[in-house]
Amino acid sequence: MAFASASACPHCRLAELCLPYGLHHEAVAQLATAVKSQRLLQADEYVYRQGGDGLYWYAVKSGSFRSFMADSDGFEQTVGFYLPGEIMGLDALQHGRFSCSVVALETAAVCEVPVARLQELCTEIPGLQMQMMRILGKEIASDHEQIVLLGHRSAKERVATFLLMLSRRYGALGFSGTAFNLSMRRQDIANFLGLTIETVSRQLADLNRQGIIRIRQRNVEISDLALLTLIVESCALWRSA
Amino acid sequence: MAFASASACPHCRLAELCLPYGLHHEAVAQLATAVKSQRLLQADEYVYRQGGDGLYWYAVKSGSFRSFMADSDGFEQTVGFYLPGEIMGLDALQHGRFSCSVVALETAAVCEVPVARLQELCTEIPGLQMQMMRILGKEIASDHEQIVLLGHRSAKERVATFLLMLSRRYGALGFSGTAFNLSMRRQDIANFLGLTIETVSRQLADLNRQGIIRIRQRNVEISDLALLTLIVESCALWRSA
DNA sequence: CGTGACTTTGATCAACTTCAAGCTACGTGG
DNA sequence: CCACGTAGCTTGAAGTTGATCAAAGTCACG
Repeated sequence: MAFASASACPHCRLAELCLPYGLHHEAVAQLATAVKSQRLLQADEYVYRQGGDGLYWYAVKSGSFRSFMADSDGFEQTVGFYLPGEIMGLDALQHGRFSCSVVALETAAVCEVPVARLQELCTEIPGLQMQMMRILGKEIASDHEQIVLLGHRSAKERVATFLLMLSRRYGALGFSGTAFNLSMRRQDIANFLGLTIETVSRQLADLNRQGIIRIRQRNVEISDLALLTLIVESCALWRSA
Repeated sequence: MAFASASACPHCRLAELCLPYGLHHEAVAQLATAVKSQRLLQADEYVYRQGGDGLYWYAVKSGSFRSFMADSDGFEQTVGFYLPGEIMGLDALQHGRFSCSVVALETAAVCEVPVARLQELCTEIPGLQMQMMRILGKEIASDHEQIVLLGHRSAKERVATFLLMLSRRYGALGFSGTAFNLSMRRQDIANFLGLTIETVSRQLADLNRQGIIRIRQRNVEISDLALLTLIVESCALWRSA
């Protein structure tokens, strides 16, 4: 009966995209009892820090986030962005300490779920274990995509892929897949894609000039989704003309 | 009593590095019953193929492997290498289909474990679930490292990091961390590091010339581990002179 | 000894970075 | 309300790194 607020899992509009996906009604209610609390965050506020105890998973309730690793010389690499319904904190599973830091890109909210409690619940809720594995599998799959992107793609392909990735994810959330606002700075995008801000800016300007997208500051509109997809798939044809 | 061969988990010299790590003696015996079979592979033989049913996890018993993804235009990206004690097949957890292919780099052997059976055993073997999560966490952590590598590092740093990574992993297996044979071709290394074979070859030649390593074909000897580590940590100082 | 796969080395070239300057949006205080 | 300051973004020119192209060298194996 605890946490029977309108925002708890059974009534959460993100349930089908989040941890409860595929679980029975009662199971979802049971899962909801594990959610310790919700937490509101301002832009630039940390959800957790690299090296901290990985005791919780964090489900994105609203807003968006950036995860990044700092290496020995203090240089940061953005590892991923998180949108509502996605789970953060999986990177602590190996040793119990977060290997990334995560900050909010805008005003946002997360649901904190103790990992230990989730693991206990696995024995009680059929399908939960499967679901946790699926979430981990999704993280692995998206990391692999990122590796392919960074390994072999030109600047133009990287930027196009980035826009398509956001388009797909916003679409899955029920938002427009062709018009949205970027919650991250150019610096974050560049860093994520292994490029410099200047290169990102130029590639976006090119796509704009070609009429494939319309971009003004952080506002993006994809005018020709098919063409954008083509850029990703057939590299050589689209060298900046 | 099934599979009570000398190579089954309780007697396997890799147990402490593999799935059984941290489990009680009886638990290991129980786990061993889940191992469907061992499979021997020749060089270039596939363990599994991208798109195939992800019904098994594969523990590397001996030899080494390369996993790679082919994208829409048929281009391959090497995602990782696997050494004894490591688990392959985790990339199928999301949708039940492998997102990578894995081939043996040399004569090798794997233990096949049905994922479904593993999940059942989680309720019976305390700690197994935790261990599976830890293995997934390790995969995520290593993918993140790879993302950092591909995102920001110069050719020299990438090659140095690659050598150090192998050194660490061979060391953990009880082999020499300073002298080993590369089981992969230059092409595989280059592809993994997001470089060309020529660049890899030149960087290795440079390191050789500087006396930091001694390399002849696939035989590597790391003469100055500290210096190699320094290259990775303080990039700018070591531009090829 | 010869063939083919793999690797090394050299010369040239292009993509992306770096450096530098100007622009836009936005918030704050006079 | 506007001027000013700052953070973020764009654009241009020059510089480097690593890619590409080309050729020769090495090794394994029949």
